[in-house]
Amino acid sequence: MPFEKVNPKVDFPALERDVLKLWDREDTFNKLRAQNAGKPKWSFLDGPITANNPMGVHHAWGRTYKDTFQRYFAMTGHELRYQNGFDCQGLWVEIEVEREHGFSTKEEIESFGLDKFTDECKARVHKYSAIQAEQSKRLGFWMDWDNSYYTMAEENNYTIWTFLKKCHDLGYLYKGTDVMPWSGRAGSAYSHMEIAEGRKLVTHTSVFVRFPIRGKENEYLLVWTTTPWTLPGNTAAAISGDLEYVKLRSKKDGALYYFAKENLNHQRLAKEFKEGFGNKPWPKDVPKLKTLHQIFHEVGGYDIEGTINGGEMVGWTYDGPFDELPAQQHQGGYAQPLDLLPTDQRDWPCGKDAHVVFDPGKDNKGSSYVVAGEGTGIVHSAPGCGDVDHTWGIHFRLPAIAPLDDQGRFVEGFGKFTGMRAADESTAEAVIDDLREKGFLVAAEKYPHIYPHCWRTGDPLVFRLVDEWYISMDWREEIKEITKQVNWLPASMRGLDRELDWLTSMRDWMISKKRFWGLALPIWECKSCGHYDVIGSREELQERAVEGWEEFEGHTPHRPYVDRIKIKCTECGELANRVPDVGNPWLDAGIVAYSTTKYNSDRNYWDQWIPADLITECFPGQFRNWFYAILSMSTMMEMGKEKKRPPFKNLLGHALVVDENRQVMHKSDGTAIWFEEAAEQIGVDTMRWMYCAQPPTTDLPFGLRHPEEEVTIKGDDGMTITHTVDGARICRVTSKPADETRRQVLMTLWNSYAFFSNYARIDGFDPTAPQVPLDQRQDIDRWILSDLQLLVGEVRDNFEAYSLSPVCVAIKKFLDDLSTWYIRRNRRRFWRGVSEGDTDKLAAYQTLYEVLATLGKLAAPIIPFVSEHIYQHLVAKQLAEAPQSVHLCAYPTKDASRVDDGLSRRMAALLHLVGLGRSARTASKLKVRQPLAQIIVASEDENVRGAVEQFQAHILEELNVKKATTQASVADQCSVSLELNRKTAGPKYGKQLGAIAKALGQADAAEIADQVGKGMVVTLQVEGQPVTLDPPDINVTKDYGQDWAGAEEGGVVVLLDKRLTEELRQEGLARDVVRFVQVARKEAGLELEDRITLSLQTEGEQLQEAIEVCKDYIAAETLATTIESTPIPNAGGTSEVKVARAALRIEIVKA
RNA sequence: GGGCUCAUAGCUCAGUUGGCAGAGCGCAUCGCUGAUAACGAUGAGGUCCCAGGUUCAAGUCCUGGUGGGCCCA
Repeated sequence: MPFEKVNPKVDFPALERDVLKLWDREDTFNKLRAQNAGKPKWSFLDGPITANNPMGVHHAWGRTYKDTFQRYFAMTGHELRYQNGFDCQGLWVEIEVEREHGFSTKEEIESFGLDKFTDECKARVHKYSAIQAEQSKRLGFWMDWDNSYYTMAEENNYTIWTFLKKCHDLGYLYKGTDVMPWSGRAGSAYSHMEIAEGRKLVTHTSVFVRFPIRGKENEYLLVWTTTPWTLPGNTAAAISGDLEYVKLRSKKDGALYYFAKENLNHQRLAKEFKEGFGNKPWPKDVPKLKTLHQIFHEVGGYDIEGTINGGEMVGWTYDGPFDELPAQQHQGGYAQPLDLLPTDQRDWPCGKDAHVVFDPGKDNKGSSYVVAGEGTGIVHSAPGCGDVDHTWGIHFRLPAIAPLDDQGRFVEGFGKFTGMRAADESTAEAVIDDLREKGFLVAAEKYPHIYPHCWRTGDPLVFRLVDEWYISMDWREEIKEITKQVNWLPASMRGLDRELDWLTSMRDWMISKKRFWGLALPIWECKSCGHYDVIGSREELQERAVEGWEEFEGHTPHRPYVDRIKIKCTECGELANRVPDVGNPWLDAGIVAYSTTKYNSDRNYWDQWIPADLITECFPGQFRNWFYAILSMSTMMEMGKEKKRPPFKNLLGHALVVDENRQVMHKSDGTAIWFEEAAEQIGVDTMRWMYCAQPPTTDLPFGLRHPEEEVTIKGDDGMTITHTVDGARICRVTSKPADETRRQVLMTLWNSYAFFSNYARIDGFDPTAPQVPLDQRQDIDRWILSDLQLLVGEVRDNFEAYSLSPVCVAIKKFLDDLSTWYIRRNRRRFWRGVSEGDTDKLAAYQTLYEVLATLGKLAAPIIPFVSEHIYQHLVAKQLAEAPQSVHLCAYPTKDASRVDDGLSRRMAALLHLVGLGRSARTASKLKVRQPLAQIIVASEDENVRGAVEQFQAHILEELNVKKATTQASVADQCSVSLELNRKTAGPKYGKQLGAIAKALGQADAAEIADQVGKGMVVTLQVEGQPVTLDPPDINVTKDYGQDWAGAEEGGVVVLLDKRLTEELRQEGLARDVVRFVQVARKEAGLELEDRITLSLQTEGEQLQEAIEVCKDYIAAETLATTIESTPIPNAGGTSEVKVARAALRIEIVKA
C-alpha cells in the first residue's frame, strides 16, 4: 500500500475528530484494557471533579496529566482501573438549583418539597457529569465512562458512615457550640477551610461608642467596632494590661473618655489610603479616616487629664448600650433556654449584669489579644457574635447573647431589631440611630476593609452561635505519619512541609452543615436525654430502626427519606431522631480511597489497588481541602492496624491556568475559556503539549478569550458549531503559547512526517524490505538512531519520576535535531532517482522510518491524536501484523547496544563547529550560497578533529566549502590577547589574584599563548615574586587577518578562507540562479518530479558567463531538460529577479 | 502580628561547592530553504530591589531594610 500523500497544511482539530471516530469504530480503548488485563497493576486514584458546570481549559491541565500518565503506564504493560470521579453533593449544587427556581431562603426550599429538591440536585449532577464526560472524551481522556464514581453514591455515603462511626468509637466525634461564620442566605455555617476563599474589599459603617462607667460621673469607655449589629449582644469590654490609656476630657460636654494613648494620633489605615489593599485601590467615595485627635478637636477640642495603665481598669463595670432589651436580661445569656446550656453555665449572669472590663491576656503565640491598632484599645466583646469573643466568654464566664436565626435575622428579644438582617447596611443605620438618640454615639464613619463573604452567594458573612458537629484533631500526629509516607511532587513545591504545617495548626474539623443536599450525618440524637448514637452502615441502620424503614427503603441515604427513620435511645429508651445536618462535602471526596475501591464490600480488591501509585490535582487550596480530607480520613480508616497504609504513594501537584496576562480568568466577565472553544480553535494535542511542557510550579498563561468576537466552528460533514454544550456562545480564543507550540512541535513533527511520506510514496518505499545492517549505514544514520535510544531512556526515566516537563524538552530537542539536521543533511539521498540495489537510499528510508515510528510511540501519551494519525499511515496500514493503534503498542525500550557515545559526541562537535562556520560567514557577510575555497578547524579536542574527518562531506556541503582541514592550533595565524581564568587560579593564589591579572595584561601575549598552547607552565613576575600559572589558568583569545573569517568558542576555532577565485564566484552566481528557478517552479505549481524546459535571459555578462559554465549543474538541480537563452512561447511561469545586480528573466514550462 | 517564599534583560524565568551575568519569547538585521506559515546566525537590551558585612572574588553566603506572593492568627 502506498504511503499517504501528506498536505503540509494540516487542520489539527479535524484530524483529532477523525481519530476519535477511529477509536470509536475500532473500540480501541476496550482492546487496550483487554490486552492489559492481568498484568501488573498501576493504580491511579482520580480526585472527583465538581459536576456542577461544564469544563473550562483550567480543568484540562490536570485531566491531561491524568490521561497522559495512564496512557504511558498502559503502554508499559500495566492493568489500570480508569475510574473517573464526579463530586456531587454540597451547597454548590443547591445554590444552582435555587437559582433556577428563584429561591432565596431555606423556607422556600422546604415548602417546595425536600424530596423534589434533592431529586433536582441529583438531576443537575447527572446533567453536568454527562457534559463533562463528553468534553473529556474530546480531550482524549480515556476513562471507563460507564463506571465513573459519584460521591452521592450509596457506597460512598455508607463508607463515610463507617468512617464517622470509627471516629465516634475512638471518642473524636463531638457536638459543640461555636460562633461560626454564617451565611444568612445559604443558611449555613462555614468551616474555616472555606472562609479564606470569599474575602472581599467592602465599605462598612464603623462607629465610636461610649459606655458610661458605673460609679463614675460622666466618665466613659470609648470603644470602636465595624459591626454595629453586634452591639446589642455586648457583654464585656476587653483591654490590655500592656497598654497605657489616656483620660481625655472633651470640651463639648465635659465628658471624660478612656482609650489607648497610642490611638490619639494614630493614622488609621494610612498605608491602605496611599497604596490600597493588596492589588485593590482605596474606594473612591471613602474619605481619608480621621484620627481621634481630629474627631474630638472638630467638636470643640479636648484636654488630656493624665494616663492610666490598662491593668488598673480591670474590674470596672459599665452600662451597656442596649441593656433595656429583654435579651440582655436573660440569665446565662440568650437565646438558648437555660436547661439546654451546659450545667456549668446555668448560673452565669445575664448580659447586663456581666458588663465588666477584663484583660483577655495573650494568645498562644505570646502576643496580646488586645492591641491599640485601628480602634481604641478597648474592645467591645460579644461572645454570641464573635469567634474570639466566644472563647473569652467561656474562659471569663461571660454569657453569650446570640441574636441571629439561621437566616441571619435578629430573633425575638431584640426590640425593634427583631426581624432585621444583620448583614444589611440598614440594620447598622438603625443601630446607629438608636445609639445617637440614647447618647452613646461619639462618631460614625465609612470604613473600608477586607471582609469575609459567602463564596457561593456573595453575601457578607455574619457570626452566629450555633451547635455543630466536630471531629477532634487530637490524632493529628497519626495523620502526619501517613502524610510523610507520601512522595510530594514537584519537590520544589515543598508540599510535604505545607501539608504538615496545615496539620499542625488546623483546628477541629467542623463536619456539619445545616443544609439539604449532601451526606446525611448518621447521628441519631435523643431529645429527652441528649444521648446520641452513630450508625456505621445501612445494615446497622436497618437493625436499629424502629420507625420509618418502610418509607426509607428503596431510597439513597439522603434527605428527606433518611430523616424518617427513628431508633431507640440506648440510654433512656425514647425515640431518637437523626440530626438534620448534612455533611461537609470534603468528607465525600475524602473517603474515595476506601469507597471506590470497595473497602467494605470486597477487601481483596481494595488490597490490590490501595495505596494508589498516583494522584494529581491543582495545588492551590487542596492542602486544606482534598489532600487534607483524604489523608486524615484514610488515617482514621487505618487506625488500629499494625501497619498503616497511605492512600497513595505519589502526589503530583500543578499550578493554575491563567490568561495570557497572568490574570485569573472569570466566568462572570467572559474571560474564562470554555473547553470546546479552545479544543476546536487551538487543537487538543497542542493544548495537551502545553500542559505537559509547563513546569508544574508555574501558572500557565494559556491565552485570551475575546467575548466580543463570536465565531462559528466548521465541524465535520458541513456541520457548524456556534455554542458550547451548555449553550454559551463560542467566542474567539487566541493563544501565543499555543501558536508557538503548534509551530515548534506539532508542525515540525508533521513536516518531518510529510517529508518522509511524500518521498516514500514517490519511491514506493517498502517498510517490510530486509533491514540494511547498521554497519552498512552512514554514520549520520547510526547517529540519529543512537540519539533515539538515548531519548527513549531519558523519556522513560522522567515518566517514571512523574516529571513531564523534561519529557517534552527532550522530545522537542530531538525533533529539532531530526528536522534541522538529519533530514536537512540527507535530503539528497531521498531526492535522487531510484536504482537497483541502492542500499544507501534504502538505509536512509529505513532510518527515518524507524525514527518517526518510534517518536510517535514516545509522544503518544502526550499527543495521542497526531501520534495515532502518523502511526496509522506509517505502520498500521503498512504492516499487517502490527497493533491496530499506537496506543496498543508496547512503549519503546532503550537498546543500549545501539548507543554510540563517541559518535554522539563527534556529531555534537560537528553541529557546534558548523554553527561556528555559519557565524564566521555571517560576521564577514559571506552568504552560504557563495562557495569558499577552504575551512580550517583547529581544536585540541579529538572529537572535533575526528568529526571533521568523519563528516567531511557534511561540512563541505553545509558550509559550502571545497576543502576542510584540521590543525591542533592556529597560533601562527593570529594575534592573541590573554585573560586570567579566575575560576581555576582563584583557589590557588587567593589575594594575589588582582596583581596576577595585572601582570598578565602587561606580559608578552604571543609568547605566553605559545607556551599555553604547548601545555607549558607559565611563570610571571608579580610584585617582584615569581608566580607560576598552569595552562588552564589562562584564557587565550585570538584575532585573524583580513583573508580569514574566524569564529571561536569552547576551544574550537573555525577559519574560513575569504579569498574568491573567478570559478568560485561563478558557482555562487549559479547557485543563486538555481534558487530563483526553484522558487519559480514552486510558484508555477509543479510537482516535485516534473521535468521542465527552462529559459534564462540576462544582459549581465558575468551572469551569462556563469550560467554558461554551470549549465549542467543548473539543469540537474532544477530538473531542466534544456536551458534556453531566448523566450519560450506560452511559458508556464515567468519571473523577473536580480542576481548580483544583474536583471534575470526566468521562464519555465513543463517538459 | 507571626511563619514561609520570591525580587536577575521589554516579558517569563534559569543561574550548580562563591570564580568573565544566561535561556526562551518579543524586537532589529542578515541568511538558508523544492518537507517546513518552519529554520539558522547576529545584534540591541542589565544598578542581578536597597544598604551594610564576610571574601582575593558575592547574583550566589550573613545582617538589616523595601516591595510582592502564599500560609497562619
